[in-house]
Amino acid sequence: MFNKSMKTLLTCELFKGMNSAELISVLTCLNPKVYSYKRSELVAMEGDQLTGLGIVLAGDVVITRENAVGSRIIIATNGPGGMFGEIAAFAGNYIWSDTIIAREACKVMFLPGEKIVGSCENACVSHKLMIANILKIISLKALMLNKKIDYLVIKSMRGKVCAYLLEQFKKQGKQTFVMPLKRNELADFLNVSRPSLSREMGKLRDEGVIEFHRASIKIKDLNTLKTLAE
Amino acid sequence: MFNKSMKTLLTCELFKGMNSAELISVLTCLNPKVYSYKRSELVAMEGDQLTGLGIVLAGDVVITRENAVGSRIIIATNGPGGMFGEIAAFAGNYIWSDTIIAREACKVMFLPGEKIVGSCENACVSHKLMIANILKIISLKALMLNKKIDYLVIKSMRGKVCAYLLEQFKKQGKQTFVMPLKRNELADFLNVSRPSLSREMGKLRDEGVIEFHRASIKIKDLNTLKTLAE
DNA sequence: AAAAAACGGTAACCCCAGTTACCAAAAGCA
DNA sequence: TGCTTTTGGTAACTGGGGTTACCGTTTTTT
Repeated sequence: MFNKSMKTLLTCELFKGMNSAELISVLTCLNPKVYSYKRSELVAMEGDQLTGLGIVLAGDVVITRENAVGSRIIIATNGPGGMFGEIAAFAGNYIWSDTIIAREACKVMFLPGEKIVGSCENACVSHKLMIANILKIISLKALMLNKKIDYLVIKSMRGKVCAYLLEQFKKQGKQTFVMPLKRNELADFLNVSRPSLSREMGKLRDEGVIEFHRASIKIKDLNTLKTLAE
Repeated sequence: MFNKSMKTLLTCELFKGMNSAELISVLTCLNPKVYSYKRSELVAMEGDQLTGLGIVLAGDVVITRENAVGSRIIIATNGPGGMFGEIAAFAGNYIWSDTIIAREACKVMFLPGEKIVGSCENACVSHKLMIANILKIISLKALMLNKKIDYLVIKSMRGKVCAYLLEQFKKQGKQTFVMPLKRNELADFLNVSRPSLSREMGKLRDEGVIEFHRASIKIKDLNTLKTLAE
C-alpha cells in the first residue's frame, strides 16, 4: 500500500528524474501529510488558508471555482499523480484560489509550500532538480489555463460542445470513447447549463454528427465536427 | 534615448534586483534585438514561430487571441516594462500563443528564449537571479490568467461591467477615472459585443450607478456597484 | 484645413440558451 | 433486494444579449 503511493509519486511531475531513494530522502525532508476523503467530500475551500501543495495519491478530484451567485465552473480534474494548489504554493500566495472536491474516495498528500521553494540542507541535489521541475510545472499550468480560456471564449453552445468532443477524440485517439465527465460536470466545465448542453447534443445526434448513450460517445461525422468546432 | 530604455528595463520583473552594470552585462550576453512598430502594426502572430521573450520599451501593446470565426478577445495590455511571450519562451514551446498588436507607436526588445533559460558563463551571478525572477513571473502570469477566467465565467453583461469597473476603481483608487480601454477593446476584453456593452452602461447610467462620457467614468453609487458585481 | 477613418451611442429585431419542471434510467446504499 | 439518490433526456417559456444599421462626434492622416 505504501509502495503503491510511492509508485504514484514517482510519476508526479514534481519528482520527475528522481529514483526511489532520492524521493524518500526528499519526502522525509518535506514532512508530508496524507489525508483520505470520501466521495463528494471537500478537500479544500476557495479563500481558505493554503494547506500546501496537493498531490493526488489515489482517486479523482475536481478543481472548481464558484462566484457569489452560486454558478460554479470546473477548471480541471486530477487523477493519481496530479497536483493542485501549485500556483498558490509556489507564488507564495497562501490562500486556495480554487475549491477542491473528491469525485470519489481518494487519498491526497500535502506538502507545505514554504519548504518546497525554500532551501534545504538534507536533499540539496534533489532540491535543485525540484526547482527545475517546478518551473516546468508552472509553465504547463499556465498553458493549461490558456487553453481553458480558449474554451470559455467560444460563444455558441455548439462550438463549445464540438471543440470539447474534438479534443477528447484527439486525446483518446478513437472515434468511440467514454467521456471522463458526467453531463453536469461537462456543463460546468464549459460554463453552460446542463439542459442546454443536452439539447445541443441531441441536435448533433439528430443531424447525424454524433451518437451517444450516457457517457459513451461515437463520432459519426468527424469532418462536420471539425467544421463546427470553428 | 538609450538611457531611457535602460531605465525601463530596470523596472522589468525579469531584471529585478539588478543594477545598471549587471543589467548591461546580462544584456550583452543575451543578444537582444530591438524593433519599432507603428500604431496598429502586428508585433507577433498567434501560431507563428516565437521571436523570443518580448519586453515593451515604449508605447503600448495589446495581447489578443482570436478564433476561426473572427471573434477576438483581449487578454491584457502591456505598457513600458511589460512582457509578453513569457510562457512560450520559458516553457520551451516555441510558438506564439497570442497575437500581439501595437496600440500606438512603440518599441519592443526581444530576447531569444533558449538563452534565458539555458546556462551562461559570463553573467552567472545575475543569471541565477533571473531564474528566481522567472519563477515569480510565471507564477504571476498564472494568477493573472486565473483572474481572467474569473471574468469570463461571469454570465451576465451587468456582472461583467460592474466587476470591471470595480477593479478599475480599486486599481486607480478614485471614483472618477479614465478607462484604459476603448469601448470595443473593453467589449473584446469582456468577451461581449460592443453595442450590448454600451446598452448596459447606458442602463447603469439611467439608474444613477455611474456617469460617463467617452473614456472618463464616475462611479456615483459604489455600494450598488459592489452588489451588482456579485 | 479638409478628408477619411475610427469611435461610440442608440434602436429594432430576433434567436440562442437559461430556467423550470417532469420523468425514466442508472447507480448507491442499507 | 428494495429504497433513495443521482444522472440525464426532454419540453415550454422567456429574456438577455448578439446582430445590424445609422448617425453624430472625435481623432488621424495627408
